[in-house]
Formats: sequence, structure tokens, C-alpha cells
Amino acid sequence: MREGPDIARIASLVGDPARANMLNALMGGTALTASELALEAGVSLPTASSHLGKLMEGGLLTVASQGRHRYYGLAGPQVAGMIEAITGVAEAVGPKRVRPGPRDGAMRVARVCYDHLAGEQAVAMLDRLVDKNVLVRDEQEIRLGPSAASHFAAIGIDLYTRPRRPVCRACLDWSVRRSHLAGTLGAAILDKILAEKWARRETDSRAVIFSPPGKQAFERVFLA
Amino acid sequence: MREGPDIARIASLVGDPARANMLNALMGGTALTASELALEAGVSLPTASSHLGKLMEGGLLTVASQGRHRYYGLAGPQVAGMIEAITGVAEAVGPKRVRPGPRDGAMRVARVCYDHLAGEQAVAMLDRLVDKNVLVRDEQEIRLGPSAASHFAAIGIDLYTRPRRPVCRACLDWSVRRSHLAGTLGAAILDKILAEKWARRETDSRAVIFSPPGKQAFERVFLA
DNA sequence: CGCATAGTTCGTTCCTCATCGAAGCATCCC
DNA sequence: GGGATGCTTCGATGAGGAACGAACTATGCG
Repeated sequence: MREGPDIARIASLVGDPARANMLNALMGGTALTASELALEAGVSLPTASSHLGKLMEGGLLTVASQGRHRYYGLAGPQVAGMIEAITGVAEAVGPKRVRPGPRDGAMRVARVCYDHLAGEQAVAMLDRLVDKNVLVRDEQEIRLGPSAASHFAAIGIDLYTRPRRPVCRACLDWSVRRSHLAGTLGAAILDKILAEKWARRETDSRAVIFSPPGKQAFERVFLA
Repeated sequence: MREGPDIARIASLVGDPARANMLNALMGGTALTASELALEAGVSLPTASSHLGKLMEGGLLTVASQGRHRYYGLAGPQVAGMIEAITGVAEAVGPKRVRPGPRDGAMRVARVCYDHLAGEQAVAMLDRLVDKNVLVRDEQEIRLGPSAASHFAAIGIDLYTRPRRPVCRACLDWSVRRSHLAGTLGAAILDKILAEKWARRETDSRAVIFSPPGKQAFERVFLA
């Protein structure tokens, strides 16, 4: 009967299938409207609205009103990390997975994690950046190495105009079980990948599909 | 309406207050009997038994029968990690914390995380071991440095008789938000601390209280 | 064997909470 | 203004599941 932080409250918020679907959808990183989330969760609009209210009250979501739309998004990286952790356990524990599905393979290779790239590609990229000493692992934190600024400037990513949030962060990958790069730098790299059209987002999925030339370009820039 | 690993199933298991209390208690690392967990959760024995059945079926717990006792424990480090992640969010999100309570401070300083030490002390220890090059951070994994074997042998910890599980692992600390040492080595160090009576477990809490001489000994051995 | 302790199973009760339709606001467009 | 769209609130319904007492099984102790 001990009392710590109210973990049951948070977990039960994620514990409803409709809400879990919504959170999962939001792991894609883009904020979604209430109607989109209702569709995603497979419930009616009133039901979705009620769920969103609860998630807001629980502090898991933020909302931005734009005109008659309300865009809901995950409250922050910590929430995203928690969901990845739960996903990892569900993955490990669930022998129920009847269909490994084609999409599943793609998810393992590359997917969006909140606002940055995750999956084998992302893990390989971080490995390489550390190898090349562009980034330096120092405890949990990842820091910029001496050549970081010029390295990323050459690619077209400016490290100095990026505010507040830590530039680099490690984020544990549920499929590979190793770290990939998060933080504003991670987000900027994902932006770059999509802006250059090296890859596209699978509609309604977190999977990131590289085109053959896009994959080459990515490898040349980040894995060379 | 997408379908990934069944995160709602797992989260809803943790989402019941009684079960959350049980899991919290098991984060202490020692396996507990059904009656102890019933007490811990504040429910009757039949209710507890039902909950334990669900947690077992969900794969979050393991059980070992010894005579007429059944000892329940967390299914593994991944489950423990998930619970720490949820705790972190609950902590961050819950402004509801009316009583920071005296025990809370102790928990921040040092506590048990499944089978190893967590909290400020643990984070400081890992920092120091990496500084001294006894351990080497290499990606998410932590590896043994060249002097590790002799270093730990001198303290009385034999690294070679320890099987299967990785010797070192990083585990994210919810209070400090940095890594501390997990894995068999982390477990061995906690064993050492308790065996040498440098610290005692607060009854019915995860807090680890160092005695003044014990703290000195710990600092001499691990922080010097 | 008989009694005590540890756990599980069963059946019932009860309450929470997810769900949706209908109605109410808010915003945009014409 | 009026009509459309996006979203929330209200109220009623219903199902799932948490709770406990009582009865049952298993182990240990004399």
C-alpha cells in the first residue's frame, strides 16, 4: 500500500485500446486532429473527444488550436520514450503475433520515433557518427564532437539556430535494443531526409520507406 | 486502427492500482509471496491471486514454487525498465504530489532498481568507473575496461563466474535522468553493499539507507 | 491422521468507464 | 446572415472487470 508517483493512473491511460491507438498514431511525430485520431482509434468522434480530454488531463498530450482544428501531439520525448518501452515489452511478451506483416519489416528498418528516425538505419547512423568522432558519447548524453558544426553545415544542417531542447539525445530503439539519435539534431536529420525526398512516409504508418537512390544518398552522407 | 504489438494489453495490466502496487513492490528485486503482495496492494488474498494470474498470463511476472509458498518476481529487466519509464512520466506529470515525504529524498539518493542500485549514488558510481576507465561506454552497451577484472577482484567481486545475462548494462534513472549500472555486475555490487552492511533496506520501501561509515566505505571503494 | 497455513477457484455483487446519438458551441466560407 | 464543418458536452446504455466470502486444494507440522 505504498505511495509513489501515480503509475497506475498513467498506465491506465495507455491501457485503453482506443487511447493506445491514438498514442501510437502520435508516435509518428505529426500532430493530428481529433477527427483523424477518432478514425485512427476506430471510435466515434464524441468518444475520441472524451479520450483526448483524459489524455490531456493526464498530461500525456498537448494541443494547439488552429482555427476550428485542434491539433493534438505527444507532450514530449519522455512520453514517447515510455511508449517505446511499453511497446518493447509487448513485443517481447506477445507470442500472439500471428502476422509479422510486410509493414513490420519496414518498421524495423526505418521508422519515425516522435520526431526523429528510428530503426536499424538510425542505429547504424549513430554508430557511424560516433566512429567518425562527429558525435561523442559521454554518459547517456551524446555531445557534439569538434568537427560536428562543419560536418553538419556541409550537409545543410545548421546547429546554431536550434534552441532549447538538447541538440543530441540517445533514445532506445525497441526493435534493435540499442540507441539511436534523438534531440533537435535527430529531428533535423529526419527533416532533411524527407525534404530531400530520400524517403517517404508510408501513409498511416510510422514506417519510413527509402527509395533506392534515396538510400544511396543517405548512405553516402551518413554511413560513408 | 493500426495494429502493432498489443501495448494496451500490457499497459492496462499496469493500469490497475492493485497491480501497480504489486509491481512497484517487486521493483525492490526480491521475489514476494502472494500474501505479501496482497498486503502490499491492500487487497484480499483472492483478489491478489486473481491479479497475479493476470500478470503471469501477460508475461510480466515469473513464479517459483517452494513448498506451499509461491514466490512472484518480475519477468526480467525489460519489464523493470518499462516500469521505471512509466514512473518517470508519472513523476514528471503529476503536480499532484502533495507530500514529498521524507522517504522520497532517500529514494532519490539511493534505491533498489530490480536487482541493482539506482539513484544519485549509483549514477555517480558509474560516472566514476567510466572516468577511471574501469568500464567503457561503447554505444548503449557498457563494456569492461582492461583493468576491470583486477579492479573488481580487489573488491571481492569475481566477474568470471557470472553467467548468461550481460555483465554490464545501462539503465535509465528516473530521478536523475541519467544512466546507472545494471546487469550482473550491477547486481553483484548491490549484493556487496548489502552483504558488507554498508547500507540497509528500508522495510517496505525501495530506499537504500547508507550508514555513515558505510557511506564512507562506499565512497572509498567506488568514488575514490 | 488432524489441524494450521498458503493459494486458488467459484459465484455474486457492484461500480467504473467506454460507447454512441443528439444537441450545443465555435469557426470558416459564401 | 445562413449553412457547412470540426469538436465538445450531455445523457443513457451496457459490458467488462475488480472486489470479497465461501468453499476447495496443497503443503507443512505434530
